[in-house]
Amino acid sequence: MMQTEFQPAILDRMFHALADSTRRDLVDRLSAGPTSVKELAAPFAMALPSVMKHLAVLESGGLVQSDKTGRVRTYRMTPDALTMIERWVAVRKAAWNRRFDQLESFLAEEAHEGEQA
Amino acid sequence: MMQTEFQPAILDRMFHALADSTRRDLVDRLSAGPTSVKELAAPFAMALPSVMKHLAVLESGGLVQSDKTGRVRTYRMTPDALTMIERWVAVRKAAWNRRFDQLESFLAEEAHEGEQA
DNA sequence: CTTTTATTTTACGATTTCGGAAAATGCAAG
DNA sequence: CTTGCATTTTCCGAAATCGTAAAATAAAAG
Repeated sequence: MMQTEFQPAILDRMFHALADSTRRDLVDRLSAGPTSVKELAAPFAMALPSVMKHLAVLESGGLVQSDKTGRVRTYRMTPDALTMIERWVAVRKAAWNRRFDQLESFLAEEAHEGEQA
Repeated sequence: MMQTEFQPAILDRMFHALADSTRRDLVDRLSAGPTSVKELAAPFAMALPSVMKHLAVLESGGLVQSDKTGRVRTYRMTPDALTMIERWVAVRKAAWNRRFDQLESFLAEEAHEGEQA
């Protein structure tokens, strides 16, 4: 039980977090090292509170983390956050290739039967 | 110019397509081979038109393709669709590791200066 | 203690998403 | 040519997104 639609929320939020170029840009920025909210917001045309919302989305997707010291909050990448997506993709590509292998052996068998007929 | 926010629409739609467990389930189903709309919809609790919308989202994200023969439309995976995401992730993980290497050599240099001081 | 500065909260629209019901198309059979 | 089946279209409503402005906090500095 609970295989689907229980933990999926995590992958949902993770993929959703990456489905926006502003947020992907933030990830790029953070891949270079921890950064404060103000610094993160500076390059963007949008208002700072808007950037904060994007950061919140990234954080709820587990892609980034943050901590506050004094009045400045610093964001950083979550170490192996992207590994979960990497694996999800790998499993599907494997399934795809498996299907290809099956097709291959099926055709091989067809050819074999053709010889005998 | 146009580095960001031009082609991004593709990644936006691709990630967005995967940010839903129903759609990820559809991808799993299609990874096993081409399937008609009716067959794809059967396992789900939701109405068929709703599943069709999900398929449309997957298709607009380039993850699946379809063609119609007679009155039945068959969906199939787009061959290397997931490769784009795989690469996006790989680049970010590489950036992350690069940062780590830099930190490493920085600390090494610090230690070296410490010896001379 | 008053003034910055950095972040956060609140309240709002415009738009998109997600799911559904019901009617409409279009091809296939009988 | 009437019926049945697969898909598609249209219209709806609830909820979530995305971005904004303006006010509220809260720590730092003068």
